[in-house]
Amino acid sequence: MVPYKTFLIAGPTASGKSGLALKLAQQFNGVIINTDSMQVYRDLRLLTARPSIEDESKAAHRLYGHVDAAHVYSTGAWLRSVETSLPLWRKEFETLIFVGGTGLYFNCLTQGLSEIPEVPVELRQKLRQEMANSGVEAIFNQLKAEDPLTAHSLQLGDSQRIVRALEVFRHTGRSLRDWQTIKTVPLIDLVHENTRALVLEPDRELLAARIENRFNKMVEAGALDEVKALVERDLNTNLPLMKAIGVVELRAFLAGESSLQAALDHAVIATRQYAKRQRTWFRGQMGAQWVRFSDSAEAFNVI
RNA sequence: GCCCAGAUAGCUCAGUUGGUAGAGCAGCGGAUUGAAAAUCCGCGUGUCCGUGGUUCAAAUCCGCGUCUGGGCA
Repeated sequence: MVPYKTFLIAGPTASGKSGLALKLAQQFNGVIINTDSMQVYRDLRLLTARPSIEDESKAAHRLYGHVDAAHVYSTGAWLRSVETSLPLWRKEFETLIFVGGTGLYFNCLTQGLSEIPEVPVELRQKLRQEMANSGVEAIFNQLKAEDPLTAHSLQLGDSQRIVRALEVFRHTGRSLRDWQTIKTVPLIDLVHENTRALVLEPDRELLAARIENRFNKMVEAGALDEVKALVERDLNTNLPLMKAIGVVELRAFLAGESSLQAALDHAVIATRQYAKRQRTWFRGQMGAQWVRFSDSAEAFNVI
């Protein structure tokens, strides 16, 4: 068995990625690099299914829980962190293991990202405030006038992409689509002989059962306390971590607005829907270099 | 045992004066370039409980039966 230099492990939530990553890390002297947009945050270890302290002690883990919930992290920030640390990791470890469920992060890792100048926070906030006040359509109309190219490719309801496009145009004077034609050089070469990319895709029903089971365990283990502590910080509800699955649902229960059973049911449904979106991404965005496995044990044996 | 109310999509329910049915949720498919666990776009998946009748035509009206609530005994 040849020790590969780089593993990429993608898969829907609750598919057993972290366990597989840990086994690989232990076997190949590897470092596990978080490729999940929610596990970067410090505050909700249980609810975001971050590796436990015990698991973290078994192998090196990077980019987990290093961001405070009050911050808005981003794809670009993640990619820059990887870029900065990569030489060091390569010196220190024999194997890199990227693992997570955020398809976009894998895409920019293996295909590059456009180097768009960072938009000042003031401008970002100003436009978002404006959208909150006067509605998406008003913002969309401005985008149509200033950057018709990008506006043409967006739907009226897609508020998030609409403000993003407008802020980029306002800040740089160039169309977002224009920027996106140029990409950085990918940090990881998928076709390299020492790279192994795989997607875990368990049977749908099986995954649904695992999701339900895992969420119940999260709550038994103290997810309610995590959410309570987070809610008490009284942060802006638009922050990314405040939108993590389970926060809204458990918060409703804590506030006496729903029963525990209803909160659990809704959170499990939301998780299932998320897993579906992930499957769609992996199906449509990840090409032939990605090998698919229905379970982690099978994947480990083949590797 | 009698009386009343129900029975329509996976679930909760709409359904006009009779013209073979539609909402929400769930589900399914898709998009995805600095908030991506986000943000969007698309798609009804049906022995209308069964059976007999009235009618050109029944989810709808009538009879009988079955089941489920509720009430009275």
